[in-house]
Amino acid sequence: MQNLLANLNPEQLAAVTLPAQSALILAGAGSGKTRVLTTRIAWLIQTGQVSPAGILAVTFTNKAAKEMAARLSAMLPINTGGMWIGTFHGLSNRLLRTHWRDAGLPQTFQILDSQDQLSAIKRLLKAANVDDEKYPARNLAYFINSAKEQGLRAQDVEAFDDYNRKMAELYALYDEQCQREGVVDFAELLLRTYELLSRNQPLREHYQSRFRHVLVDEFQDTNDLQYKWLKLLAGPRGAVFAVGDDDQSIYAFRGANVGNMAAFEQEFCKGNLIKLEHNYRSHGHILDAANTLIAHNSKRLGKNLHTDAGHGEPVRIYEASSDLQEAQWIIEEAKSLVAEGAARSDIAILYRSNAQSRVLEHALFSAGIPYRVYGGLRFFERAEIKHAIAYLQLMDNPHNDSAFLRVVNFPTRGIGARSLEQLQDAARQYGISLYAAVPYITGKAGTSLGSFVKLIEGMRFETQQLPLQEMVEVVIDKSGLIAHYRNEKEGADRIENLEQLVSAASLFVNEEGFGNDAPALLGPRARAQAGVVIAEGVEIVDADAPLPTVMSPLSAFLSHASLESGDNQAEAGEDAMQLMTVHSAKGLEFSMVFITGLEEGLFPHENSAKEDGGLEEERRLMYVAITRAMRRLYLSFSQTRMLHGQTRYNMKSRFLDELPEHALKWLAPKVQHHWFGNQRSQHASAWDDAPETGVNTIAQSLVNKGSGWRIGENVSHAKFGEGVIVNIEGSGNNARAHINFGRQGMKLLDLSVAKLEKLHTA
DNA sequence: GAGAGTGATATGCCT
DNA sequence: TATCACTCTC
Repeated sequence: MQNLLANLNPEQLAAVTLPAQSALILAGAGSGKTRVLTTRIAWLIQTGQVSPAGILAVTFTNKAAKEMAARLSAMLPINTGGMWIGTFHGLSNRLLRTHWRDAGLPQTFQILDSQDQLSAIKRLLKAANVDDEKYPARNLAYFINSAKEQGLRAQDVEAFDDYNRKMAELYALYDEQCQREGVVDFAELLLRTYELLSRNQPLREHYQSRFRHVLVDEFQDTNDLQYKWLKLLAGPRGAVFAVGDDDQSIYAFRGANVGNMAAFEQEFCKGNLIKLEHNYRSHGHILDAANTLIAHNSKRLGKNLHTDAGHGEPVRIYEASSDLQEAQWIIEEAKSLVAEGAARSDIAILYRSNAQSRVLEHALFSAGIPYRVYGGLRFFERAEIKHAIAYLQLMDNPHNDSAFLRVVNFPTRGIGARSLEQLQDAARQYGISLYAAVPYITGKAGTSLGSFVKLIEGMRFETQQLPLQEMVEVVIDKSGLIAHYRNEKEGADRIENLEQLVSAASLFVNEEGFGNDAPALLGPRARAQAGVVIAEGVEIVDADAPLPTVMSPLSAFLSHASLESGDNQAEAGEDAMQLMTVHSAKGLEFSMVFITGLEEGLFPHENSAKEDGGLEEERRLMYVAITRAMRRLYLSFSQTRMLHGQTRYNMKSRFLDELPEHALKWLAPKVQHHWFGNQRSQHASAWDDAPETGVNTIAQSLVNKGSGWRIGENVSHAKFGEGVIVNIEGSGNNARAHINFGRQGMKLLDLSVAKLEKLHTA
């Protein structure tokens, strides 16, 4: 116990040892949030207030869930394997697997990831003869998911116009299709669980009385449905311990509702709020920058980070002439950091959008500096893996039409569009799955479809008694996938991945405890062993049972494949610089951080202007970026940037103006301004040199037809504020300029009329 | 059924 | 600009 609570600061201690009631913990960046969360669980268990079975701990990512479990087992001599620590989706899956019958699902229901969902929707639109120009699959997917995330079924959606009525209609059709095929999408996992527990009183009361303590991580990222889900599982007596940071809410665009924090405080824990404001990560100047920046947001719960670490180094700001030059500068700077002894992996380069990584990667590659880019395709999203998984899905649940269509003719076996059309007609006519419709097809098409079915049945029969990894082995071979890729030019990597799938299966079996002797299908005896609880005369199989007793290893592995998309391909081992978007940097920390592209339109991103509260979200994003840095922070922006094949002239980000001057250091040498996008090599001049009158003179006489202005020039306008000249058309008295005024937008001004002033940056 | 050609489209991305 | 999904052609 002493051990557990040692070294906690007073606020952390207070949070960890709160009495059993709901509380909101406002945990700033780097304030020891995960530590508080895990220590709280350990403390509750160790003091005997609750048994491990009475804990429900919810996270957003598998990574966070794993880390929590790992830290907990390091603190207490308990097996966290059976504990309810997981993601919203993982825990929902666990409940639905146990109570599949009550939830109205087939026992072998399968999970669609977003890719699968989209293709299911495309298929639906085609089958329903819907104009996919008018109702694009993406929009429908968005419509369905946001409805589900608000807890709304198709019939609950309020449709004010024809468009929305149609969308709701398609939503209903989509749900029917999913039900028919025995598949659920991500949002459905939560909604089904929510509906199951709302409808089923004994079940609800069972879990509510069981989960005395519900702990939630990253609470600011919860959406409406997740909030309701938590409320339902905690019940009237459960204590909800919600940890979050409203200043780090950066996922509103995908449904997260920061408002949940305020709502939670109102509803659950009036006044029971603890702020963790001591930051153990960053030096003072970096924190000052973060605090001052975020103070510009209006809707905050209020929080100010402080540190004992001293001011440290100032935040360095660099102005580049072009994106290429920005990258070059970063490389030079990083090189000298490494020369001074920094590990490359301690250096992160952050950017707002993925498109920016290209220039950086190119420069790093040319310079021969090892780097690692986060994001991109992950293991279970790769086509060859998806194919192998589809075969396995068909063996587990043949009515999964998505899986059927994915592999019925891959590798090719002469089943073309015409055969499939016949098959789809038959399936529609009888209201059955494609797989089940195969016997209705005659002729040549019937023969080839028939042998596909035989292939699946054969594989199922052959692997019935085999452990999972051997099952996978048989499937990738018998399906013809390996042979197919062997004949392909770039098939070697894919074969390697397929082999890795076998290893993944074997790892999964070992980690999740699916022994080789686990029953492939459950008999009544296994169900009985799963732990039977009687509540109000109703028999309840508690989802306590370890997964091996409620699921076949194959079903479990397929869930795992959908819920955990796997790692990105990262070449481990080598000491490499870290490149990633600001979003994916959340939760990470680095000694040295470069935040690049701090320009109006990029960061804050121009699209955010259209969104309600978009600018504040961008600012929180910037706040997240800044607070990643421990010791040294660089901010850079560029006068020109190639984006989508066009040169853009951006103004420096307003966020730079929102930082405290005292914590900043503008880096010399300053670069000269270009004109007409010429890549005129910047030549160094001292930061406080005389203004660039020379440049203007040249520009005037040579290139801008005497208007006195040049492209790329920074100007100021009485009404529109600061801007940058993007283009000049006409000449002399007729000259007009397109000027990008950042937040005021693009204006076309008559140069002989508009009262513009020349402006020299910074 | 593979490859070329076309056109649209381009924040952020976990489950 | 470059990528991707999709259609067209042999």
